[in-house]
Amino acid sequence: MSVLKVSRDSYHHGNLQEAIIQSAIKLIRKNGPDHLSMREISYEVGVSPSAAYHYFPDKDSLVRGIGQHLFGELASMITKSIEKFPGTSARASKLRFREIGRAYFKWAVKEPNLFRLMFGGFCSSDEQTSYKEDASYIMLKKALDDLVASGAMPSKFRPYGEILAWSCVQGASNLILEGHLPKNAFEDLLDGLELALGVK
Amino acid sequence: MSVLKVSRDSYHHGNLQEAIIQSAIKLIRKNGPDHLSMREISYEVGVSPSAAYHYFPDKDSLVRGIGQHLFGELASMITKSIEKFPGTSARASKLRFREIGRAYFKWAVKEPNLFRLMFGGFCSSDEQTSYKEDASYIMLKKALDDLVASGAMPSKFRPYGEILAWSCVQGASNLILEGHLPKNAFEDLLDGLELALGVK
DNA sequence: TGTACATCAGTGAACGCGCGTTCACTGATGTAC
DNA sequence: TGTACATCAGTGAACGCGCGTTCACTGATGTAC
Repeated sequence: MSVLKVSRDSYHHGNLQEAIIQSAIKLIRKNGPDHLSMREISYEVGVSPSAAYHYFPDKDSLVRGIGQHLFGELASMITKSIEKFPGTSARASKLRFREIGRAYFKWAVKEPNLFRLMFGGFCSSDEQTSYKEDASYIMLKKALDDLVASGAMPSKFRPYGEILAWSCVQGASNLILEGHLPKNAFEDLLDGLELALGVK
Repeated sequence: MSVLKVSRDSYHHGNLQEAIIQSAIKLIRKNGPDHLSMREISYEVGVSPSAAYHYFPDKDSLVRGIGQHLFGELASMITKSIEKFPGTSARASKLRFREIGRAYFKWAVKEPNLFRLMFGGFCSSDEQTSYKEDASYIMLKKALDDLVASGAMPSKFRPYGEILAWSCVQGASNLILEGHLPKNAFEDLLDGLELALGVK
């Protein structure tokens, strides 16, 4: 029996793989994506330093796995945030569109270190998986389709919708997070984006 | 006399502070902003590991110094790139505006690791210095003023010019760099931005 | 012009540390008979 | 129902490493007289 942080009632952990991922996320949240260490994870979970290697061949693949996991979390957070505005009206479409941006930014502000992991070059994007299959991207696409369908946005802007919206929101989140722009700039950005895209 | 990488003809180096910064930049370029080490810098410069501490109190302040240095480099790169399009015509204004975005992106692609250092949370932005005093920001502002003055952009978009343009370009650069968007998406982004801002 | 001396730049050995990963192992589990 | 045994999960000691930083030091420099 270990005297470490998390005690176990059996020799076998039960769900060590998941526990490692959760602990890793917790530590990244606290210490930043650099400064993650296999040893600290093991200690947190209450397991020997070598135990993790039954589930992950090395540190890099663990980090990559966490990256994927976090993209899923971000997507489900966005999903939840737009459920508040159902319907096909122009007004609902517009609210959903704006809410996607807000949810993205909220995530960044709430979890700066996780955001840095996802977009800071720590987990190189899987070559196989295209961004087009990413759940968040699909939601953005749908929101833009809805804007046009409901008459809330002129269709001439539609082809540039994804790249413009995603880039803007990503860039502003990043710049604000790192202190290059003030926090209140984000709503300005959304105002500007909607004005420029003719969303009304 | 040292047998290290860079030999010296005198006990005193002459310009060690600058040499340390240059070497650090070289190493960040090669290994990424995490993985920078004081010892490797010293070795590269051909100096003992402790020598650097005559110029920088610790590693963090060196990194912060490099951050500032790089923002200067980016700004001067942008300056140089827009010198090719002088004049007050709408056409020249538009070309300058677009060129600023291109230069920014080119920098990101050419120096991914330096870009990551600057915008990845490694050097927290100086609280004292406002983004409004940043040379790149001032150039962007000027470019937007010129767009309006030359009639190339409707003035109603002017208030959102900086935040929209900077966020877009930053976000797209970041996303492309980390493999979340394809490289050719950048020109699409600029097309979309200009279309949305009514730049013609 | 020559010398003493203060100042400064760089040395090199050492500190204590935490890291990723390997490896032979042992304790627990479940299945076949 | 009971036992032998294969399988699997986690151990713990060890590997070799590079790191940031300190500190008493020494070599070079330049200035005052």
